[in-house]
Parts: sequence; structure tokens; C-alpha cells
Amino acid sequence: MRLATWNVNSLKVRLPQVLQWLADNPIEVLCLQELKMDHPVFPLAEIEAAGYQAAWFGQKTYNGVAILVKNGCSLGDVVAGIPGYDDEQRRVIAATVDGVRVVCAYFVNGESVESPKYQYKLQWLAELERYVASELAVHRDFALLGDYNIAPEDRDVYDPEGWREQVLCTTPERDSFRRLIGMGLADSFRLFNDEDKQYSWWDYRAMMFRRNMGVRIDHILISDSLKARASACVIDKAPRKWERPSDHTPVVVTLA
DNA sequence: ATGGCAGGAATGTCCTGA
Repeated sequence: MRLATWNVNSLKVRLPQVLQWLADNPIEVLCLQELKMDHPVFPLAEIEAAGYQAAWFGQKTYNGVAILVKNGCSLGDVVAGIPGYDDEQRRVIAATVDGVRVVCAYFVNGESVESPKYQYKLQWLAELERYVASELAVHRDFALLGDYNIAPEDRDVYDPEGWREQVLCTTPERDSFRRLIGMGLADSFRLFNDEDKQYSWWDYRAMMFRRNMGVRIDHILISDSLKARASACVIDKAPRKWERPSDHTPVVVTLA
């Protein structure tokens, strides 16, 4: 079983790339973020024609998340949003796929530490931690995939000093990430790759991708039981090289 | 120090992203 996460920065624009990538990579579960698409206009027909089912939680202009599941896999128990947290922004959707509890999340960016959005980010992170803990209490096989908008360590950013205590890298954000790890989750990418300069997002400006000046902020955290099944986790940079790409590129984990 | 690129909403130019 392979699971992936990809912030597509508008599914309307990126749908052909998503379908191409799935044709090239016929994985079982693809979590998408930043659909930027009203819920009713989700392109279900095109996705079904490609052999996938979908659960989605759309919103006009901003946010929006979806889980695409290959036909033949079971898809059930869909929950949109964080239960018990009244949030106008549609950032989370969960589903159970072949017995694996999958949570797809588009974490808050936060803009800057001085912004009210940063306070929203910290509150949102606390609500997510509570949600993940409650899910782990009932699901042994659990994965949290998404755009975390957190670079966990200095080696996950191209210019650690320049990013010092900037949003994505602040101590409270990294503490939240570490608390998720402390719940018994593993950063699946780091199970297989200890290198620095491994990024999942590059700014569109200033040829940052060509210069490999990016940040690793898209992650797949997996429970102990899935860690035992994991055989690989890779960042697929290919779609970032395509015409009119998303600024994020997919991350894929392979489970036995 | 600033803006630079991209998408959406709208049709001016601003908001948001990271």
C-alpha cells in the first residue's frame, strides 16, 4: 500500500497534473491540500474515470482537502473537519482505507509571528494534537499526511539562520511537531533519509527550485504498527519540474 | 530593505500563500 500527500495549490489548475501523476504512480491513497475549490464543483467524474474514489471537503478560494482512494480499496468512516472544533476554514478530512485511519490536513500557515494568523495557527495545532491523540486511542494503524507548514529541524530549511524563529520554524510550531512524534508517530521520510537539503516546497520566485532553496514542510507521520510495515518514503520532485507546477511536490510512503 | 511568483475573485487591484 502506498500513501501520498500533495498540496496542489488549486485543484482546478492542477487536475491534469494530478491525473497524470496518478497514471505514472498508481498509488492507493492520495491526500490533497489547497483545493481552492467550492465543495460542489469537485471534479469527481474525472477522478472516478481515472479509477479512484474520493472524499473531499471543499471551500471557495481558500483551503480545501481531499482523499483519493484507488478502486478496490475500501473507503469508509469519512469525517470532515476536527470534531469538537468549530473552524470555518476547511483544512482536515479523515477516512479509513483498508483498515488504515488516514487523516489529511492542511495546517495553518500563520503568515508571521506578529500576525493574528499565528495565534490561530497555535490554537489550531492544539486542536489537531487533541484530535490525533483521540484517533490514536482507537486506531492502531494511523497516518497523518499533509502540508504541515512546519519545518521540523534546521536541516529541513535551506537557510536556517535566515529562518530562525520565523513562521514554519518557530519553537512553538516545532514543539507541536515534536509532541505529535511523542504520541508514538514517526516522520516516515526520516526513517529512510538522513540527508539535509531535502525539500518539499520551493518559492515560485527567484528560481528557488532550480537553486534547491526550499523547505521540507509536507510530511507523513505514521503509527508504530505502520512503521513496522514501511519500506520507503520519497519526495517526488518530478511534478515540480512540469509546466505551471504547484509550489509543493508529492511525498510518498510505501507500506507492506 | 523590498519584491520577486502564482491563484482566486473580479475586471481594480487586493488577499493569501510560505
